[in-house]
Amino acid sequence: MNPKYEQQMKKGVLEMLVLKRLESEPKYGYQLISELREESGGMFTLKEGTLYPILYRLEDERLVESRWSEPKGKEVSRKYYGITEKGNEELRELTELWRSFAAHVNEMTGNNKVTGNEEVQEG
Amino acid sequence: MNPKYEQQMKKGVLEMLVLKRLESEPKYGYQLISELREESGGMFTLKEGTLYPILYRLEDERLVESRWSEPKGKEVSRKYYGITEKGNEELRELTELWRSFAAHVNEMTGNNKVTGNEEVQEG
DNA sequence: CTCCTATACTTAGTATTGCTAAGTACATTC
DNA sequence: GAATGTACTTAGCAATACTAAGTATAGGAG
Repeated sequence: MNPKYEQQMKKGVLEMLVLKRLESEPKYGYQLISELREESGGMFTLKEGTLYPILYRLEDERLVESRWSEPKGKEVSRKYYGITEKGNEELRELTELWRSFAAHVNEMTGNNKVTGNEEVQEG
Repeated sequence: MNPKYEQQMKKGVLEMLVLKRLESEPKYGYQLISELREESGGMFTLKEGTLYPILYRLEDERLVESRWSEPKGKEVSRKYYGITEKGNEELRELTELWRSFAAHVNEMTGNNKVTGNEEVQEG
């Protein structure tokens, strides 16, 4: 199948996933790329050209704030992104939107029980 | 919240939903718009300018086939779209892709077990 | 020192796609 | 015949994942 569909499905959820990853603590770009790749089993393997524009958009909307690290010794300087209060709020709303959206789509694709504890008749 | 996110989330799933609606029988454009709106509780309220380009793309990919109705009496002529064998196959693959995708996103948003019996701390 | 690799960030440009807005055509209603 | 409702078409816009190239620094190989 066309990888096109998977690419398109990602639209609108990557920002939510990035915000979610920043919920616990500030992180830098490459770190986010690694974590998203590992935790998704490879499904969310973002290139820099995908992630950084997302971070810039989030920053423009004041959902995250960035600061450059002061490199200790010969460390490379890194730009850490931390979620703001507004970002936390947006994350909650985005998560709700996603759940509602996914529930509707599941229902309309015949996948109508998504509560997670039913036995699903496959095929 | 920005309606932008909802718009973006739709990308990549509308084609699946349209194919799904054609699984049972051929339908025409306006009919699909009505059904999608009704069955989604309004979430998928497509304008013609959204639906028809989708149908044309599906037709280009040989996932659906269209034929003009022969209007009986003074009926308006309608263009009926029917799913092809290739379309059925694509629908199965798309549905699987969606389930896998949604499962990953749910897991990564901490929505991994929604058994429905947890107590949720509301903000 | 130069060359290569790895890390880390930036940015210009492309393709896809949902949407807006306008248009055509026909039938019915007023 | 003007307005309304149905049905389809299309030009153009906006948003965004991706490609591809670039900058900069550090460390190692030669």
